[in-house]
Amino acid sequence: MPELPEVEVTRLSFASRISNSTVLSVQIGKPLRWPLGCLPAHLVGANVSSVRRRGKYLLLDLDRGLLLVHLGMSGSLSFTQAGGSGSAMGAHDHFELRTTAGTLRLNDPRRFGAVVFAPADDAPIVGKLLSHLGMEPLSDDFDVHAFYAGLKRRKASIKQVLLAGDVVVGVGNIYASEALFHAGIRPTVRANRLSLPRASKLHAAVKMVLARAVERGGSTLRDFSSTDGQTGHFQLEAMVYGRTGEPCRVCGTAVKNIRQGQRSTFFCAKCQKM
DNA sequence: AAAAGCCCCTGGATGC
DNA sequence: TGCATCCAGGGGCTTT
Repeated sequence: MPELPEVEVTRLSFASRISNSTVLSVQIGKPLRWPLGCLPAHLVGANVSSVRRRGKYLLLDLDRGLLLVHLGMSGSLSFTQAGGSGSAMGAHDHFELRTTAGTLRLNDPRRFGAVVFAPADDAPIVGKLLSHLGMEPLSDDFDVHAFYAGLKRRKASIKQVLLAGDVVVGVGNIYASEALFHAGIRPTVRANRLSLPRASKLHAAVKMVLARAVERGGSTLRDFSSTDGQTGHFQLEAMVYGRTGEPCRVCGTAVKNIRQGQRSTFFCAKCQKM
């Protein structure tokens, strides 16, 4: 599901609403990818000051620590303003944070997502989950020369290096194919074979595609929506993702679909020659 | 150190 | 209608 744009759209949809609230109660459903890391009751009374994002993680700043939320493949959050009646936890609701401002709830059928509490920003669990992450593509630290240097160190295919997240974060399966299309780069090229000009074109394409996707509210393939229920629309303007056999929007050649590391990759063999 | 494969889990689409 | 198979926005862990 959620790549950087969806996570960012989710963040924007509730960050200001939950800020400066106090946790009233916490409910847990079935186990997620990792255990919460504290008793649910430990979060009660905590003040939520802000919501940040690092890669595909949402970071809720609490006065007593940090709550990391990852949406995995099928997760989505909802936020219901305080004062409503409040519904019971559904079969796929696995975490709920009821605060003075409203209720944040994680729905995640596949349960690849996670909610993890860390007592401090430098807690071991934070390091374990975040320390290996690469540059933030929409921030100033996404330097083109650092990007090029990162690619130089890797012999794997450029598509898989983008997905791996240790050079640049947030680019998942949809946006990797899309960015490579916009840069005119074949997904199978080894990362270290890209010249500086081509790496630089990809650098720009990654930024452009992700920023555009945020503007469009992300991509809703099946069930993504932000915390206020809004679905995304970027999938409607995808150039190659999910378009196997359909004509390339630029040259008309049928879009190809190949497998790379057990994931689908889409590209136009004519627009992305090498 | 880096790459490749496996696995976690549920549900929708497709084919017989 | 039922059942088997494949596929899906991620990513950590184990094995090469």
